[in-house]
This record gives sequence, C-alpha cells and structure tokens, in this order.
Amino acid sequence: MAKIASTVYEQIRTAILSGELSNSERLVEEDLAVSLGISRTPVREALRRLAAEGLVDVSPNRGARVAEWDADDLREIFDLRSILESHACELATPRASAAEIAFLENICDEMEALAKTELSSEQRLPALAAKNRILHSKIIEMSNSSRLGLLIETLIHVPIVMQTYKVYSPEALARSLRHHREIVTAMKAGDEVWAASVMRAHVLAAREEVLGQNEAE
Amino acid sequence: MAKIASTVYEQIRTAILSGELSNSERLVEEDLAVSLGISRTPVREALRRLAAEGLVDVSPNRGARVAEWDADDLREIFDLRSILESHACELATPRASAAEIAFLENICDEMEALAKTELSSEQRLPALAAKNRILHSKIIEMSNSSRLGLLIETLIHVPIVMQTYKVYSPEALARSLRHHREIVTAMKAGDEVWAASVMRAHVLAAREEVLGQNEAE
DNA sequence: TGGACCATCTTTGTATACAAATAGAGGAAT
DNA sequence: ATTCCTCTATTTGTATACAAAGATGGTCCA
Repeated sequence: MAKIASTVYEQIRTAILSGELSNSERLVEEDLAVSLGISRTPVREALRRLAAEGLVDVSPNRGARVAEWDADDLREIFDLRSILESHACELATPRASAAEIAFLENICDEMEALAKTELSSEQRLPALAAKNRILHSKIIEMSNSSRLGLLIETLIHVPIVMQTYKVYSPEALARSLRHHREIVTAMKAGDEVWAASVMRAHVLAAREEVLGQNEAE
Repeated sequence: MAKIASTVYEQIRTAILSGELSNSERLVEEDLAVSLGISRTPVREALRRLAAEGLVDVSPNRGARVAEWDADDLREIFDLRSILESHACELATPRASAAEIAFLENICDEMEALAKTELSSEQRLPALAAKNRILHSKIIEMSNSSRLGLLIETLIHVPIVMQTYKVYSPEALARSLRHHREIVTAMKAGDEVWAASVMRAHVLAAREEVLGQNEAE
C-alpha cells in the first residue's frame, strides 16, 4: 500500500500485538501523527485498517481505542481456530510433498531440542513460540486455501493469542510438542482424519491452558 | 462511522454485490467523488474499507478495482462456508429456544409455500433468496458467536454467492428446501450432530449447483 | 454539597492543495 | 512494422485547512 500509511500501520499493529499499547488505550490521530512526524492522513488510514482487522475499535466522532478481549472472546477465538486449523490439516494432508513433511519434521526436532536445553524460560519460550508459529503457518499454507489463511490470521492476531506459549506450564509445553509430532506423523501417513483430529485437540488444549492462566490473574 | 464515508461505502458495496459494477472495473477516486458530489477523502476511506473486506483490490499507487472471483475462489468460499455454518448449527442447537425454533419453522413454511405458487421465476427467486438469507443468518445469530458471524459474512459477500438461488434448477431448489426443513427438525430434536451434518451437505450441494452453472457459461 | 447548564477546548470528519508515481500517447531508432 | 524511449496527463499519496461533533471544566442555582 501507501508508503507512509503502511509503515505506520505496521508500527501501531506491532505495538498492539506485543502488548505495549494494550488496556483500551485511546489512539488520537493528531498525537500519533506528530509523534511520528507525519500528517493525520496516513495515520487515519492505518487506524481504519486496524479497525477492519479488529485490533482497534472506532466509534463515530469519538476516535479509536485499542480493542480489548475478555475470556469469552478467547473462548470464541480458540474454538474457531480449532475448527479452521483442523480443516487446514485435512486439506493439507493429501497435498503434502515429501519435502514439506520433512520441513515439518525438522521443526518438531528443533522444538524438542530447544525444550531440552538449559536456557532460561525467557530465552526458550520466545524461540519456541516462533517455531510454533512457523509450523502452524506452514500447515495452513500447505492447505492451499488463501482465504482459510486469512480467516485464521484475523483470529490469531490478538495479543494474548500471540503470546500463548508464555503462559504454558512445562507439562502443557511437553504435550504441545507431542501433539505437533503426532500431527506430522499423521500427515506423513496420509491420514487426514487423524491429523485433523489431533490438530483440533491441540488448539483446544491451548485454549484451556490460556483460559486457566487468564482466570488465575 | 463517519456520515458521508459510510454512505458512500454502502453505495459502492451494494453496487458491487448486485453485480452492476463487476468485471474488475476500475474505481477512480476522483470520478466517484465528483459523481457523488463529495471530496475524495470519504471515497478513499470507503474504498479502503471495501478492500479490507475483499470486495475490491487495491495496488499501491495504482488504485482500486472491483475484485474478481473464479471457480477456485467459489470452491474455497463454499468449502469454508460449509465448515463454518455447520459449526454454527452445532453451537446453536443446544442454545435454541422454542421461539427461535418456531421462527425457523415459520421460514421453512413460507419458503415451501412460495415455491408452490404460480409466480414467475423472476418474482419467486428473489423472495426465496431473501428468506434463505434470513434463515441462515438466524442460525448464525443463534450460535452466539459474533466472530463466527463476521467470518461467514466476509465469505458470503461475493456477488455470485449472493445470487445463488438465481442459478438453481427446480430440483436443486426443492432439495434446498428439504435440507432447511431437516436442519430445523434436527435442531428442534436437540441433535446438533445431525443438524451440523445436514448443514454441511446443504452448503456443499449449493457449491455444486453454482459451480456447475458457472462452468456452463 | 450536588447537579445541571454553558462556554471552551479538543478531536474527529471532510475539503482542498500539492507532491509523487504511474499510465499512455507519440515519436525516433532499428 | 516493432520496440523502446520520453514527455505529458492522470491518478494516487500526503499535507494542510476548516467545519462539526464531543469532551471538559467551571459556574450558578437549588
């Protein structure tokens, strides 16, 4: 898109997803514009775009605020993710090439290796979360349905969802890795029903983990 | 949203969905603005919003065109609809009140009555299509998942999908009505698996009908 | 003290002006 | 005739200006 507008879009978006702008903070066009040294026009465009994605709420004549998510939102999001990512597995399995399966297996190997290292949680979890995202994205990409990918993207681009691994217990993490391995095994075997089922369970397990953690706060 | 911007958004949107703006027509901001007697600013905002919904494609510095959909897009759309609307049935069934079931049964009655009248296709089909949309929307609303509703909305707001009934053969129409009746019966019985299964079949049948018609052209 | 009303100040919505980028027409060279 | 180039005309992207709608704060009255 536009040069400046998409840059500021990315900036605000990253700030929201990383959590540094959360708390239904007000986003005043003029303030953002001067702090970025640009005019209101591209800021406005970026905000409207973020609103369309659901990352900010805008009310007429009252401006934009960072969107908020409660436990019910999270339930909904993980519920839909479980349906859609499971469907992605189903579509991807019969199309998977040997190279793609090898790629997925490699990520599983790396994640298992990472989990065993003596690094602190602060170092390990972001690395694991990154690989987790790559694995999920790859499967979605393999499903060859661009719309499916877009739908899932709009769902998972929510701060808490993006930081899922940060709230995982060691047991939950171990289980997550076993799910991954089993999903890839099922895909390699060409068993799409198996793969889809485990993916469903995998995402629903993540939901329980996140919701439990969230209520504890 | 804004007064003018949302009005023009609705106008362009309706024009696209009704098909009067199809054919990947170019949408020049200035032209739209003068023809509506307003400035480019709200037009621009409307176009970006339509782009976010997928109804128009915009390229940097090159403007907006009405989006196009091919057979593969339709396959994808109906595939995802079948998954999501089926899930809506599953969620809606255990929550359905007697009044809601009665409402759905009433729509089934009306559609069956309409199908039997001697009106010409030109009069009958739009009326049936309208009631069909109400029935599907009601079930989605009953699922009580706002995000699910939004996802489905972004999928079905595509010209050809909106005009599905217009390409139905009499047999396909009859089958569609029987599906509806069976879905409602299953929901009334509290059998969410039954309801979801028929809904899945219902949407996939629509896909075949639309794709068959589309290839024939 | 509490609440309603008014003035003002802030912030959004729209219009206009200007800069940057692209598309298209026309001409020159092969 | 075809291809490539340049120049111009359109069109988009951004900045600024102004109008309209909300928020804010203070005063007056009970």
